Order: sequence, then structure tokens, then C-alpha cells
Amino acid sequence: MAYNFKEVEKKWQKYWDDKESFKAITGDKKEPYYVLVEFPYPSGSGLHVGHVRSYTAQDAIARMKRMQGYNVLYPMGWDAFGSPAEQYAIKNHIHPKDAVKENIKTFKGQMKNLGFSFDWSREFSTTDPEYYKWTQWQFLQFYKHGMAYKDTIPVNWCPTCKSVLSNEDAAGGVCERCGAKVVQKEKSQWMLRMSNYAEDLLKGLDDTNFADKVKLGQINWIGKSTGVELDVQIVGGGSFSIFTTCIETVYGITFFVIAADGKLVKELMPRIQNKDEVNKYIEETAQKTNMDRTDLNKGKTGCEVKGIKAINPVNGKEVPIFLGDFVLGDYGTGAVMAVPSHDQRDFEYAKAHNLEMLQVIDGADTSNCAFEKTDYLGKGCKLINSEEFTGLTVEEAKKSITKKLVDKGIAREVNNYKMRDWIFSRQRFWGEPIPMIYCEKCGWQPMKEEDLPLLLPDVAEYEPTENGESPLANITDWVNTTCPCCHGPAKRETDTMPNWAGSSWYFLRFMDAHNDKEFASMDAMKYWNKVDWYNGGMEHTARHLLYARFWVQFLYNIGLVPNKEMIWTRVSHGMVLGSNNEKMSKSKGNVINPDDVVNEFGADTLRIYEMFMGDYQQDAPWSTDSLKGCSRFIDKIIRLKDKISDGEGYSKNLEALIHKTIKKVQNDLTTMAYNTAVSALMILVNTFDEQENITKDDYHVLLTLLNPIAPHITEELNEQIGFKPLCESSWPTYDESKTIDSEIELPIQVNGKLRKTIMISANADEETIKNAVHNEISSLLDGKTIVKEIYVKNKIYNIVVK
RNA sequence: GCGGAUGUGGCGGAACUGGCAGACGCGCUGGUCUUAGGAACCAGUGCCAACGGCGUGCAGGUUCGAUUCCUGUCAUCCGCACCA
Repeated sequence: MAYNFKEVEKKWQKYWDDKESFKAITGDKKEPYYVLVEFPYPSGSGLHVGHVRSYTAQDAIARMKRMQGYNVLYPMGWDAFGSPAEQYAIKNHIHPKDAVKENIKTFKGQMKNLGFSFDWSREFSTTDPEYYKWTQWQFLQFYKHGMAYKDTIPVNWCPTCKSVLSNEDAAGGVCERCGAKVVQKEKSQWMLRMSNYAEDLLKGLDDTNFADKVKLGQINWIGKSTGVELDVQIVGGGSFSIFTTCIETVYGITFFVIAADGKLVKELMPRIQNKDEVNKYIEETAQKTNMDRTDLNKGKTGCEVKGIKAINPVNGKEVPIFLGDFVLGDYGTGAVMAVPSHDQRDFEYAKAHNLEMLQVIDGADTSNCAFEKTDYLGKGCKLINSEEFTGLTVEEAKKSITKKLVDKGIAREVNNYKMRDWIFSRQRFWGEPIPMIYCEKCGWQPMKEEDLPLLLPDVAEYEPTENGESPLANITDWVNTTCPCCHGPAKRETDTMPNWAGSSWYFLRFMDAHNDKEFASMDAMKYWNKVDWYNGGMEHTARHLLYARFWVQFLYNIGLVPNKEMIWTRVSHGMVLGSNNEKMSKSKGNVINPDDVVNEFGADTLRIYEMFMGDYQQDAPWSTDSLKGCSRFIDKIIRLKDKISDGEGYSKNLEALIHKTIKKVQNDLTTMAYNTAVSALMILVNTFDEQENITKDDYHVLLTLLNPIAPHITEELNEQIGFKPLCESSWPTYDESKTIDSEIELPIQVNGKLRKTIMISANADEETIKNAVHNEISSLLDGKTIVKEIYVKNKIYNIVVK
């Protein structure tokens, strides 16, 4: 029995639009609740079934919370800056803003067809000048507080395309577009001092309710390690520092390794005897990505820096210095001490280059592999070959060696963080222009705030320049301007901001989306307080989410937002894979277009299916067969309407199940167990179906519980039986006492193996149960001795026999 | 390399703090109704040499009892700083 879902869905979508059913009112007396999904990048390929999964999940929460009496903010917008739009524009000679406008229209239409309860009155795009004005304004605040600076750093460069490449586009050291070999090129870039916030970003996690794996992801990305920075003298003058977390092995140093891309090797160059060899190695290193370089199996390359020796500060021993590509110029000090007996990477390097090794911690043989800290820490291992520290445990030695070196003034206890400053420049057209002006006389000057927004110019070509500058550099009447300071001739910064800029604060803008005086008013932000529930992909844990937290913490520190953390709960969804269990992609031909599914089966079917397909946080493959099961589920509910007969309240025999189901669905929706929520409703439907008759109230509670997931058909059926619209109704309540069964099926085990089950009364005493159990399984106990009996109330009865 | 996650029937997946493994759905088998079935309904469906035994990647361990806890091991997927 097919129903006309197209008509029904359109009808209710129109109703919600007309009534503004989902408009959130800032300042409303009801308790605020802010539900957020990551706003999409409106790509040319349209909404993905993966979007549908997370938007439906959050929609279900938003709809339930509204019925529970909250003032729910569930907004949607567009993260529309970025290189795909720019690439598309280069190819087709249209302005990216036109392509973006088209794409947004498509996305929005698709979302409307799916019935998401977004508050469309707060919609904006990061590419709107009214929005990016404030992104630029906030950049100026970073600059004015000393948080933005220019630095020269290496970028991936394709000499053929004359373009800066992302690591993704430069994967394998080859340009994705033209296949040319990618090289590293020095470029001056705007940076944000994010590393200043490393400790705060770590501590701030305590004030959030992020999922553990999200917290862990951030903690690892920040990568705090506590250790010692040690000064090392060079024979014949000069010095450098190394960072180590294993100072206890300092007597085992047999050589040092310095980064090929670091500053030290350049300083030493005049004194190096084998310049040719060293330069050649530096060049080779420049062509490798960090990942290639730190890979253990590839980490043995390098060469000695001849003519220069370093002095081990603890014992005055002269040891050689090597170049190695596993040492990164931009992590730590760009130099490491090498203790081959106690670090596997050093060990392999030493073997490959035939270098000396010296064991300084006792407890394992180090002739075939290193005895590393993971194996010796906390095991009471003692030092050997370490002068006055010989005989101390590793833990004691760590402290006393550090103390000695610190007292001597040649070492410092420091925290080191893997997280680096944020490279904020992009040599692209389609991003927020960085509102900075360069004057020969006055240097870098910020634009005046009242001159914002600095608009992207309208031009026809978006090709980058010969030397890899943003296409903006070609637009001379835009570039040439006057210095805000001396009013002389000056040039604009032609780099733009990264895509992450606009998405770092959009959730604040949703709180006060059309404010033209401030990025958002303090009152509005205080009212909404925090994003209560933020959903996004796990892949954004280390990037977007961390950038956003950094941005907010900075705004908090300068008094512009009410909380240091503006996001309370962060959860992540799994991907929707193709039916072949692989990531959906055009090339694999396994892409499912949500429009097709909505056309053939309706939005409600798609929504139920995507909630039912599996654990929300886990990837799940698409199955059109399973989708049909959800279509049948709806048909079954429609047929149930014919069973409605007179009668008030819940049917007596259904009451317990109904109360249990309310509890189950409510709990499941708040713990993202959407699949079992649907399953519980299927069980309820199956049970209703077994009845001769059901009451209107039985049916109504079913429709209410399913409404957050399948809003259209439930509204329609609900109207047909004469109730007011569900979007204006309340969530049902359950009575805990009615969810408890009076009779329980008790499993009986003998020696841990299930033998029988018996029905018992939930409040029966143990003696009664024991008798019943023995009575039931007496034949199985014949000739056996009972060793032990275990009864777990209302759970299990286990008898151990010999 | 670093970091994260996952492994349960033919398939997607359930199983609360250790307590009936396989809920729910798909698929499949047989039947009813029907001009018809990509509709609905009824019965069945983990595996095997089936009154019993075996089963949650693999090998051990703890326990009266392990998908769940511990040790080791194998495999797969994802992220890694200019893709969003």
C-alpha cells in the first residue's frame, strides 16, 4: 500500500515554512538548546548521503528537544570559500561566487526536501561580505594583539603549474594536476601564534564534554612532551641545542643528528669540509614529505657533517655530527642527540653508518636492537657506564641528571609541543582577502576597521601568477592602495585566508546572524551560552575543531566572547560507504544520490534508513535492499491506523511496552543510538500489529516517538486521527514503575552452560527461586555433587557441579 | 613512522556496570491469498556428524560465568598541518 509521500512531504514542509515552526528566538524564556552540524562546503556534486546521516541525526535531537520544551537553535549555512570552487572557475571562466550561488541553491533545495528543521532565518555563507567582514575584523584583532606575524616557510611548489600545492595535491612528491615533480620553495606567509595556546587548548578540554576519542585526538595533535633542552658546544666554537625526553641516556650519546632543512646546517656551512655531499643531501631531503622522512624504514639516510665535532656536555667526549632526514627542522630544536643503544631509529642509523654504540641502561641485550624507553621505564632498570649516575634507577637518574645540568646552566626543563603555529596564508583567489597593507616606509599596516570589508574584486581570470602569488596580485588597481599610516603609495596583501578561517567562528555568528555592528552581540552569545551539541567528522578533530577552539580562546582573552570554550559536546559520525564497502566516489561508480532515493522512496524512508543502518559513529555501507525494509516499516504504520478503535489512554496490555519504548527512544536519541531507537519502534509496531485493536493514544505515542526521525508521515497520520501538529506538541513521558516487568524469564546454567529457563516473579525471594530451579533441573543434577550455586537477582542462576 | 578506530550468521548490525550471543532489519526456504507480485500474511532460518556438541579475527589467561576484563598476535580502515 503505497502512500503519496511526495504530496505529504511537500505539504508539511510548506506548513513548517509558513508557520516558521523552527525559528529560534534569542532571549526566549524557554531554556535554550543549541544543536549544530558542520555546515557543508557546497560542492558541485550536491548533497551526499553522508550529509543526510548526520543532519538527520541532529535533526532528530533538535525535534525531540523542541517537544521537550526547549528553545532550540538548529542553524544551517555555507562554508563556501575554498579551492574546488576556484579550480572550477579557472576551468570555466566564471566567477566562483556565481558557481557557489548555484551550488548553494542546489544544496538548500535538497535539504528542504529532506525536511530538516533548520532555522533558515539565520542562514549565511562565509563568502557573504557581511560575514567575511567580521572574519577580516577578527584577523585584525589577532594582528593587533601580536598574534599574527609573517614568517618564511617552505611550501610544496609545482614548477610546471607555477602553483603552491596542498600536501594532498603533492602526494607522492608529484603534482596531482600535471604530474611534475614537486619541490619545496620558501615563501613568506602569515602565521597565527597558535603554539602560544598549546597549554590552554589542552587544559580547556576539561571544560568540554567532547567524546573521549575526540579529546584524545586533540591531545595527540597538540603532542605535549616534557623533557630537557640541552646546550651542546661545538669544537672550535659555536653551539646548538637539542631536545630530549630521555636525558637518562645522555652518557650513551655517540653522535648528533641535525635537520637537513634546519637553520643550523646553514650556519655551519662555511666550516663544513664535505660541502658538496651535504648540499646534495639537503637537496634530496627537500623533495621528501615529512611522512616519507619520519617513516622508520626510510629513516637511515644521511651523511656526516665533516670537519665539525660536538662535545657531549656531561663527559666532554667529542662525537660526530650527522645530517638525517628523520630530524625535522621545525620540530623541537631541529637537532637530536643520538643514543643508538636506546632508540631504535638511532640504532638503525648507527648500523647503517657504522657508528659506535654505548649501552647505558642495564636490563636487556642491545646487540640486535635498541633497549627503548617503553621497555625500560617503570621496571627498576639501572644505569651503567654513566659515571656518578651509574647504579641509579632510570627514574632517579632522570631527576638527578636534569638537576645537575640545569644547575650548571646548560639545560632547561621544557615542554615541547608538536602543534605548530597556524599557517594562515593561501596563494589563492577564492578566500577572504587578508586586510593588510605593505608600505615601503611604514612596513606592514593593518587596514582601518571602518574600511572593512575588503571586498574580493570582480575579475575574469583566476590563474595564479608566474611566481605563485595569488591571482589577486595581477589586479593592479586592487593591489595598489595608500598606506593607512603615512598615506603614501602602498600595496595590499594578495594572500587570502584559509578555508578554516570562516569556519572557526561561524557557530558564534549563528547566535546573532544579522548583526551589522558586531560579529555577534555579547547578549546573544550569553543567552545561547554554548553549542550544546556539535556533530562533525572525526577527520576534523585535529584541524577545524582545534582551530575553532583556538579562535574562541583568543576572542575570550580579549573579552569578546563569554566563555573560553564555546562548544560543550562534540560527537562524530561514521561515513556512509558504497554498497561495495568502499568510500563513495565517482570513479568507483558507487555513489548514491539522495535526490534519487527521495524521489523513489520518500524523505522519511531515507531518514529512517540512515538512522537504522548501523552504529552512528561507525562507517556503514549503503544497501538499497535494507532501505526497502524501512519503506515497509512506514507502510505497516499506515496500515495500523485501521486497527484504531474506541478507548482512552494506552491499551492495558501495551502499557508496559509503551513506557519502555518511550524510555528507550528518549535515551537512545540522547546517546546517538539511533539504530536501536528505530529497532525499538519496530518492535512496538510489530506488537501493535499483533493486536485486534489499539487506541488512538497508543497510535499517537508511536507517531510522536518516530516523529524526530520521520517527521512528514508522522505529522500526516497524526493529523488524520485528529491531534494537533506534532511540531507543536509535547514529548511523551514515561513512568519508571511501569517499565519494569513483573515476570522475568530466568536462565538456569549448569557449569556455566545454559540448560533451562523458568518464569519467576520479579520480587520472588531467593529461597523460592532456589526451590523452583532445583525442581526444574533435578534430572540434570542426578549423581552429581553441587559445589556452588550463584544467583544474580533476576539475571541468572548458575549451579556448579562435579 | 606517529595517532585514532574496527574485527560477532549469507549481509547491515544488537547485547546496560562480566550474566540466555545473534534483538531489529535485509536476504533466503516453504506455505496462504492473488490474473499477477518488486504487495500482504503464516512458518522457518548461526554452524555441525543435532536428545549432543561447536561458535563473537587468532593464541593464551582471569572467572561459577567472557563479545565484554588481562597478555600476546594477525588483519582491515581512517587522519597526519595548503582538500574541505
